[in-house]
Amino acid sequence: MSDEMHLKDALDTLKTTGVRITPQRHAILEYLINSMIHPTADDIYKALEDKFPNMSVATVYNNLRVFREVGLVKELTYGDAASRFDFVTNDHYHMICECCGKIVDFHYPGLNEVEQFASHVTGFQVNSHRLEVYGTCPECMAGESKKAL
Amino acid sequence: MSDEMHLKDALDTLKTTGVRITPQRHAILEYLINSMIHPTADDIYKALEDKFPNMSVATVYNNLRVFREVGLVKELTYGDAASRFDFVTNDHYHMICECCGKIVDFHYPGLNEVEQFASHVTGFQVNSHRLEVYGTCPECMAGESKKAL
DNA sequence: TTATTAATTTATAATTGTTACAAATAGTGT
DNA sequence: ACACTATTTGTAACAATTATAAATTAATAA
Repeated sequence: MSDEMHLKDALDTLKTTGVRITPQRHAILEYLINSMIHPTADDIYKALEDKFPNMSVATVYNNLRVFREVGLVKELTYGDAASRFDFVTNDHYHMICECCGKIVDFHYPGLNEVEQFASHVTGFQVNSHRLEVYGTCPECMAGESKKAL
Repeated sequence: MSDEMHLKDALDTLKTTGVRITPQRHAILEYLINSMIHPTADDIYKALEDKFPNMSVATVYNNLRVFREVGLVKELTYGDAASRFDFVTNDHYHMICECCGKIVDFHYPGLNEVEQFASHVTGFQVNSHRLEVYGTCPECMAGESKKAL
């Protein structure tokens, strides 16, 4: 699906859930959809400060919360490091470089069995799960080997 | 394996890695091993303030970092909420209640295939992975149903 | 045991991501 | 155009964590 389609769908979702479409929201969504870097709130703030010199950081946070509540955006939390935000398209997991922080998406079929298993074992009602794989990206591995010389 | 054994092993690990065993470190480790609640740094700080009225919060954080670096402890990070610390015994995953925050351990065999798969697909060198399942615990479900009446 | 030395603790200040708040602004329906 | 409510903005507050420097202490060897 194209980015324009995603944006259109997202705006439709907002409309049907009764969330006003402001220029700031439009821009934040657009940036999120086009961005491949899983940006932080601050990334977004900085990226849009040319277009919206007066926009407040609070606006970015507010709207990311709204988008999350409506289900358009997922928040990836990392301790006291800044959260990263991911426009929800299809289900995927994240491969994270421990060296440079890069996040790469990958698809992996059917981990629903884990949810079922966990539910059975713990007695919880299961809603969702989160899987992340940590390692070193090819670029950083190259860098490391250079350092070793 | 018994808790006393875990503590002994942990102290041995510290000794062999050249980390000094201070009373504070001993107490923090002991508390971590006995605790079932995956405590925050503040939980630990509060739990030990009777025994160590002068201990600083920084000490707790410092030592949790040391333990993490030596591999005795895992840090579970959750956005701007406080990190929780988990004494490393055998591998397990966490089932987290979105209602009350309770964390329950469960075992699930072989997710190494995911690591292999991710490595193959992304080209990363894989070190580890993190899986968490989110839902509602039985107690909260009971509470919710009561509320609904 | 004691003296030495480097690691550790402590107290406090600073930092950072995020949220709360109140006032100003801008859409929306009448 | 008017009134009403959602939204934005700017700022202050907050909480978890870390940095810093001075005081203390554990491990080691004489």
